Amino acid sequence: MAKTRKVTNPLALAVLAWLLVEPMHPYELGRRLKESGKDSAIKYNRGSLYMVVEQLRKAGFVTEQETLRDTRRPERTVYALTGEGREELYDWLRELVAQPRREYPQFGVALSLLSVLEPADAAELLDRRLTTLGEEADETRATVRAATEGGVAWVFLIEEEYRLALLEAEHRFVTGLIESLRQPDYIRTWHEVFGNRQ
Amino acid sequence: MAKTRKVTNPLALAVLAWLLVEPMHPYELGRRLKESGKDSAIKYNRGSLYMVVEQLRKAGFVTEQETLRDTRRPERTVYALTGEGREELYDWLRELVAQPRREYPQFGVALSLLSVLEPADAAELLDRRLTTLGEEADETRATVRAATEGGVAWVFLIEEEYRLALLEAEHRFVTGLIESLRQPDYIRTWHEVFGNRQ
DNA sequence: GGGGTCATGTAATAGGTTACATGATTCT
DNA sequence: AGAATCATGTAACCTATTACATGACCCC
Repeated sequence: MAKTRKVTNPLALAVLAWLLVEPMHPYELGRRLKESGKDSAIKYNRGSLYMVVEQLRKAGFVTEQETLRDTRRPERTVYALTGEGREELYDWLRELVAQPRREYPQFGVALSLLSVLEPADAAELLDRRLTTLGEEADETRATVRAATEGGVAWVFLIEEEYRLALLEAEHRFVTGLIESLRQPDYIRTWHEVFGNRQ
Repeated sequence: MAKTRKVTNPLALAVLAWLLVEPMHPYELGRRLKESGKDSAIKYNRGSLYMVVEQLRKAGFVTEQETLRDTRRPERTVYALTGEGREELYDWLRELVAQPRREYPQFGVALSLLSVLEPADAAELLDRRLTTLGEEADETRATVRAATEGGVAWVFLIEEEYRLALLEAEHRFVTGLIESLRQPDYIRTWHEVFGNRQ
């Protein structure tokens, strides 16, 4: 089901969603994405934006509506959502909500190779991570608070709440992990088995 | 600091780590990655493997050690870790452990656009997600249990424990979210504001 | 009125995935 | 012996990121 999508970059989903509101040109899409803060959940960069818009056009999900050649600014092409684009938006979004996709977080990679590091070293590095995780959680809470006080409804902030939940979970996990790495048993065994390699 | 790395694909980190054990050819690397189950934490596919090995060679982190032309099998090139490769392995791994990187999970994208969906629909889709999340958590627990009973040390399973911690956190988060979506207040407001679009 | 930076887009390059190819082994 | 599968690698094709280009506006 996911395999049959003609465009897979998540940025394209955001484009479809914004075009649901009204037709606009790519640069404007990018501007709104940043202004609304959604670029913290969606990896955004201008080059990719023009690319996905072109992909969406080829796939028939958007159409060129008009090209403004108002002499003052570079020529801008305005795109509009098509019927198929609307369908794709709902279908894709509903799939993403209902079905967890397997992800490969970088920290998972690091953990899967953690036995390479000397236990004391690993524990100290994880301590540093804890500090940063705490700071990021604080920043996220501050963002949410500021937005809420500015009148933004909670539904437009759930991705931040989600991020916070993950940060907190990771914090707890790392705290426990550090403790395990400091068990004398593990330290001794590690030096017996891998010590020669360091 | 991360920007200066010559190779960035995490698969390359795993390659460096395995070559620390002994020199081997790419196919063998792939086989061990799968056998050890580390391919659940690291996105692995054969094409990418040959690509990153070549990148590592160009960067001077590995060298061609010999080419076996034992007539029975396709020609295989054995690669060995260089001094620089060893340095890079430790440096990269330590960075990954100590510093959280910003990630863009697909579910975050979906959440950032959740207001597009009708509340009742969204809640029902999230219910389905809960079921799958529970199943995945169960599978992960089973994997860990089986491996532990088979004598695998906990340190080789931490990435699974991490995955489990994230799955559980997401489960709790989604449970709460469903409740919020079912508040009459939200349902009414949504229909007032977005109802015309559906 | 020249130096930054905003607005907008295109082109060049690098990265990653899928598809293809081919000899060896094993199975029935 | 032919079919299926394993072992191994290369090539073609997409995707994504970076770098480049260019006119307008803004500020002392």
